[in-house]
Amino acid sequence: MDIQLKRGMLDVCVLAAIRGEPSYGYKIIKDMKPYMELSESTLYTILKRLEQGGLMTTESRAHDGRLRKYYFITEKGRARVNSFLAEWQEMVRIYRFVAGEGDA
Amino acid sequence: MDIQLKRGMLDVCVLAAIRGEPSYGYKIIKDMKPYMELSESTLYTILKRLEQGGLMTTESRAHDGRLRKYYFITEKGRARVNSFLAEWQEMVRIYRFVAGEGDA
DNA sequence: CACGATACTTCGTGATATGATGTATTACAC
DNA sequence: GTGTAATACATCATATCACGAAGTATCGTG
Repeated sequence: MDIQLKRGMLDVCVLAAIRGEPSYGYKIIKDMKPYMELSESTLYTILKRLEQGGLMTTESRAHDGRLRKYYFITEKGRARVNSFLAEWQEMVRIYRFVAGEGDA
Repeated sequence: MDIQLKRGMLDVCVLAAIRGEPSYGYKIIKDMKPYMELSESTLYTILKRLEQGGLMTTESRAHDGRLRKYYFITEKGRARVNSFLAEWQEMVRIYRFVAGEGDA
């Protein structure tokens, strides 16, 4: 899918992936795969950005001798998802314009 | 509205604005205003990109002693709009994931 | 004649997605 | 027991792109 189109969805998609229960990088990629493909470098860049912005917190836990970095969504993160859902209505209006359906 | 969210719509929105009849920069901004705000620098950057990509052609016409640069959509431009409309279905699927509506 | 609207252009900047590359462990097949 | 794929995370360089700022020039109106 078109990169530009993806951009606005990436952050909220990652937030949605950890909304139910905390998750970690590798799993997030697999969970999102049916909806959107993204590379590891992309994901970890996003995770860092969201953490720095206070939309997530992290906690490293041992698992099979390896460290897994778990990401937890914050209230700010949930608010971000909600404002996306609100903005989606605007997106639909724009879509209708492009589709030639006018305002209706 | 969120800049990242806008990104994927900008190009096709401009194409949609000249789809019916050829138009020029200043008018495109005014026509798009109800749907999406964009500055002159942004628009002209987009117009140049779309022209260089063969999605539009241009023709300068005199109007009241001033030159107006009219933009015409090409077949490639129309194809770009159509592929956006197809990709929108994917966007809706992602939206539903974020909205917590699952696959349905 | 001053000022706002019309009309287009260029430059610099900051944000960002991604490929390439690297490190380290576990699980499994041969 | 060795190679190979899967798991798991991190960093860097690069290219794309929206946008503010600033500039140029004409027209209409008070």
